[in-house]
Amino acid sequence: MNKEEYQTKQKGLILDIIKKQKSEFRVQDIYEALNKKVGLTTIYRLIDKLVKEGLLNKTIGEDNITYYQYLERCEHENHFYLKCEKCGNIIHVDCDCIIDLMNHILAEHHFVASSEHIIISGLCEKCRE
Amino acid sequence: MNKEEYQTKQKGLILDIIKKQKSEFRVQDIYEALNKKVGLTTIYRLIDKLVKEGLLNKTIGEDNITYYQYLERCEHENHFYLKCEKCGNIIHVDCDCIIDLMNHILAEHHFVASSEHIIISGLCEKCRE
DNA sequence: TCTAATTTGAAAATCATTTTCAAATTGGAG
DNA sequence: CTCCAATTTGAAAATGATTTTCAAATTAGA
Repeated sequence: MNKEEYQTKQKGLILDIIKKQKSEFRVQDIYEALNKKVGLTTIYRLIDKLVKEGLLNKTIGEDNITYYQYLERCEHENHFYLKCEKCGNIIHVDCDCIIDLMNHILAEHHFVASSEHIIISGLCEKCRE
Repeated sequence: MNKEEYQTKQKGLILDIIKKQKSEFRVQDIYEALNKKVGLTTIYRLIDKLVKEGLLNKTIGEDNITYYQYLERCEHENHFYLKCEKCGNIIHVDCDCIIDLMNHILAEHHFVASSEHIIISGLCEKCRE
């Protein structure tokens, strides 16, 4: 009985909430979504574990806040996003253009672009006005 | 005499050290490279400014430490970079492919991609082996 | 039911980053 | 060169996110 992993109510609750997030989220978002019924320490612990396992992507925003994003919930092959610098919204783009670019990068620049995490910043249509 | 920028000894010293860094560096690295002759506050201030200007890339490592990397400016308009997830090196790509993509994104997805800050992660040729 | 290993979470500690503010510096005007 | 207002610096204090601690609660197998 060593190095086992125990299934707990808290782990289930946190994971459920994480999977419900529409886009990037903060630790605080999960804490509040759970009505503070689960301790912050526990949330940090599970999130760190999920990041290490590759289920969560961790980034630091331009606002200096740490954001996480659940990776396996997307059924698309490519994960190409446009992130508006003004409203913060993240638009998922399902288009061959990014595959073409990845192929070009591989052929011409000898670089394997990770399809998991291509985010281009800019201004969305609404915020451009 | 409003909103001027004053040239100071400290700004020059910090920028010189930053340009000398071979790859990713921490705030602490700059502080120590300067023999603590410039206050940490001042280093934080300039680095934040450089990040906002797009001259530095800011990332959070797997060790949860914040790393920065100097992005060489070229005379071209586009600043397209490939960042190796393994060795952390950032490669500047001077190629029309990114302009083509930006035009496509504007025409088809109605999004103005910021030319200042396009970084795609992946694996460089060396680390691919 | 019993028990050992694991997990939880409140509180305290840590530590990177930011804020504060008085003193020093900068650079243009006279 | 001197003066002066705006800007910058940096030590110290504050902030705030994340980690550590550890006793109590929970889990899961025997």
